[in-house]
Amino acid sequence: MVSIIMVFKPTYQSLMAVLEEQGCRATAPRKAIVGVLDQKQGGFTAEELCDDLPWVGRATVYRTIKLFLEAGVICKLPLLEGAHLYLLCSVGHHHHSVCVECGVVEELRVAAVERLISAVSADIRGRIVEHRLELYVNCGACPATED
Amino acid sequence: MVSIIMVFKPTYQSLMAVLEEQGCRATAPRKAIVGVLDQKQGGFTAEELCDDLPWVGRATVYRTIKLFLEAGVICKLPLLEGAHLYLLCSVGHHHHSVCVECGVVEELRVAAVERLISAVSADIRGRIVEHRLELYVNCGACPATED
DNA sequence: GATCAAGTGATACATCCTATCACATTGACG
DNA sequence: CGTCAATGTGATAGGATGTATCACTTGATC
Repeated sequence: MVSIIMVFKPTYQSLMAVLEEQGCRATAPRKAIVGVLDQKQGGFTAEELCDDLPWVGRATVYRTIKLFLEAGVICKLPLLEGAHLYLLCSVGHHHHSVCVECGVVEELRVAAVERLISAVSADIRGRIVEHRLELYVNCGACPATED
Repeated sequence: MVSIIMVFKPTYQSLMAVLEEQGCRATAPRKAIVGVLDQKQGGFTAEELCDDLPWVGRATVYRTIKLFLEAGVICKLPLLEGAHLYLLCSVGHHHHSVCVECGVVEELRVAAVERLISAVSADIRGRIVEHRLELYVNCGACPATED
């Protein structure tokens, strides 16, 4: 039996707190970006963010994304096509499932993956320092059908 | 217990055969590229290939890589840093381990992964159409130490 | 409000890859 | 072997995504 735990996404308040912890100022562009991120529950591209906030410079958008990436609050998820998505995520290790139709992403914690990794670890040369698992799914109930 | 099977890489002949199957001509640039690929057992970047064959245009290098990608003889492996590596690989589904120090890639077939995926499959909404697992390792015996 | 480091936007640039297009090559056919 | 159309090619421009630079602006602190 596999246990999957959905994890809650950070809120506006917690994101601003992350910035403060990093010793960053609460500037208007950052507040605006955090505001938009707070809405995006499914993942977003940098370009999307730029389009949503045309008055914020591209450089600032990328800088802010990078900030959150380094803080571990955002993940960079490679898609099958080679493009990639940014995702608000809880802190800690986890994996993702991505719907190949509608692009909806879910964050998973599958304990069995970690067990698998340790099992494999015993069989290969060297030490596993990191791993990545992504599931590409067809969620079946996606709005893509009525798009 | 986890079983890991190393899989053999395609040869010059089999790569040329792939081209023929696709209805492609055996041109000098393609033969040269296949010749270099035949040597590269560890994975390569497009830039590397361009450097190895300066008399072949970049466009042709990328076109040929794309050809083999579509034929399923080459995989595109995203690295931790965001860059990515191309790899000759056997046809069929498999995973990779990448040494984060020396970049050496090994192709793995881990039956347990497939079992894990089917177990997870039962627990999530929708159908899993594809999955990706990569292990980032420190192989311990890599030439990076004596580089 | 004055100060000044932190942050910003415009812009140029880097990287990796694709599109375009005039020209070259291949290989099938005679 | 020579012809010829389709395929393939290289140079170059351009797209997508992200980073570096730098003069200017802003926020937090006094």
